[in-house]
Amino acid sequence: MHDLRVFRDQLDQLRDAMRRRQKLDSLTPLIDRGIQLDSDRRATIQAVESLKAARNANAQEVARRKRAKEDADDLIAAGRDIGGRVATLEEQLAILESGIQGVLLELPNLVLEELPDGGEEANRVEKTWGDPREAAGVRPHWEIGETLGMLDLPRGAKIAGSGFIVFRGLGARLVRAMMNVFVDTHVREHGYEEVWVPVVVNRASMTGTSQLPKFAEDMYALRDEDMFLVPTAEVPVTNLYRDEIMDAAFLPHGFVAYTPCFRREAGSAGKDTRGLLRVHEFDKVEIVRYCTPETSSAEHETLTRHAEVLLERLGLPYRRTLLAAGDTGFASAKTWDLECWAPGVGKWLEVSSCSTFTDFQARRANLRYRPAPGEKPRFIHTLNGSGLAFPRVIACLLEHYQQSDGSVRIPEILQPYLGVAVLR
RNA sequence: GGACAGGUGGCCGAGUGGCUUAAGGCGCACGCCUGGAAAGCGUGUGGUGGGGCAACUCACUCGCGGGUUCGAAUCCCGCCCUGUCCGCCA
Repeated sequence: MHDLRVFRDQLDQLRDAMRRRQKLDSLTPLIDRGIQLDSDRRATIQAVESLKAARNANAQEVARRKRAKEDADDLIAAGRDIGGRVATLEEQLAILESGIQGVLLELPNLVLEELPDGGEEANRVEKTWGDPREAAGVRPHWEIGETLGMLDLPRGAKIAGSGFIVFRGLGARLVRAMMNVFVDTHVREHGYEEVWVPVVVNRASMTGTSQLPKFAEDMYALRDEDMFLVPTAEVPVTNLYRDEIMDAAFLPHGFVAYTPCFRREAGSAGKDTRGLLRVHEFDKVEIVRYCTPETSSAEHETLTRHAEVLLERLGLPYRRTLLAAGDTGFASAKTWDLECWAPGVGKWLEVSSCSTFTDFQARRANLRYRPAPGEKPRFIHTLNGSGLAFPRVIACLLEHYQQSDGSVRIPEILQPYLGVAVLR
């Protein structure tokens, strides 16, 4: 969310960012509405507050006269009149304020200077690690997984629906191994605090990280309560300190959480439906960082490296892609996607998305810190990234490490947790 | 799910319609005192929004949202959360 003052002080920046997001045309009416509402709001506040000041003075005088046993009927009548006018203006003000909230909640974040202009086609691969295996002769992961008895997609579809996975035997154990390896690495080597959080959250949390109000159709909602299944641990974890003021010494602070993630994928029917490529429920380890505005750029690189290290330990070839302005998510100011090579399907699969949100989420979730005792609170910056998302990593593991006899080697880092070196 | 008791500033805690612009204490900051410290004394100490270059000033803020009233921390209604007991339950 932007500061309300964006409509007075940062209009050029706002319009330029929306242009780079390729949304200026569709958002111009919204921006114009914001400008008008802001100016109406301030005029109304001035009117209502001067009336309130008069009302307060009047009430004080009534009190004084009553104590002095004097008559105050004329003042009480005057107060009644002021009160009526206040009520009318306050109604108008409430309408203006909720209008402004509506506008602010629907405007995406500014984007950073260095993003390429353009849409998805302008995304820029910044580096590639490892040697992508030739696609020829490699079977897709769903065949490998089924043959090895690790994956049971038909039964997943039966008990929940298409896009829900059943892992079996060493497949199930592999999921558990990844939870441990990923979380342990972030805790022991990267200094994150491990947290275990609810995966059902309230509306305020979903609004704090920007899933609501704009993307309601992407998530699962409970029927009897105003609560939602999280699409990512970003939601509960970023909201941990919602409406709090942190000490400066607390920053920077990293959190790591494993959670299942639930996504309706309403807009992606028919895309990437095979195997583990796009599913409604999946497991993910998420890393979230809180920091000061001064350090967020460096923190973004740090966080992204924390995700990359896991891919390197797993020995999976990957590339880092800087998303163009037009492909960058609603709340993000800058995003690097990490994509892993899956030779069986012949595609680079997004296994992590590492973003800096600048103060956008912090303002929505009211996450602040006090730079020094006695100073005014400031909004923090928030960042997050997958570290990592399981199903696509499993797909890449199965395809990349597939051997000619149909068995699959297991990277050394997973072996102690999994108990075997080869799946056969 | 039911019954009862609660929710006041960084913390404790008073306050049942107007001498409360939230008493008092603790903590914290600064000053006085001191050779230095402690104690003591004094002053200050939240957040949001509006106006103003600023000093400053106005409004709002006693869990949240409505209502009654000239005036609400205080009265009424709804909700949320916490505690205790009961019921149910992995």
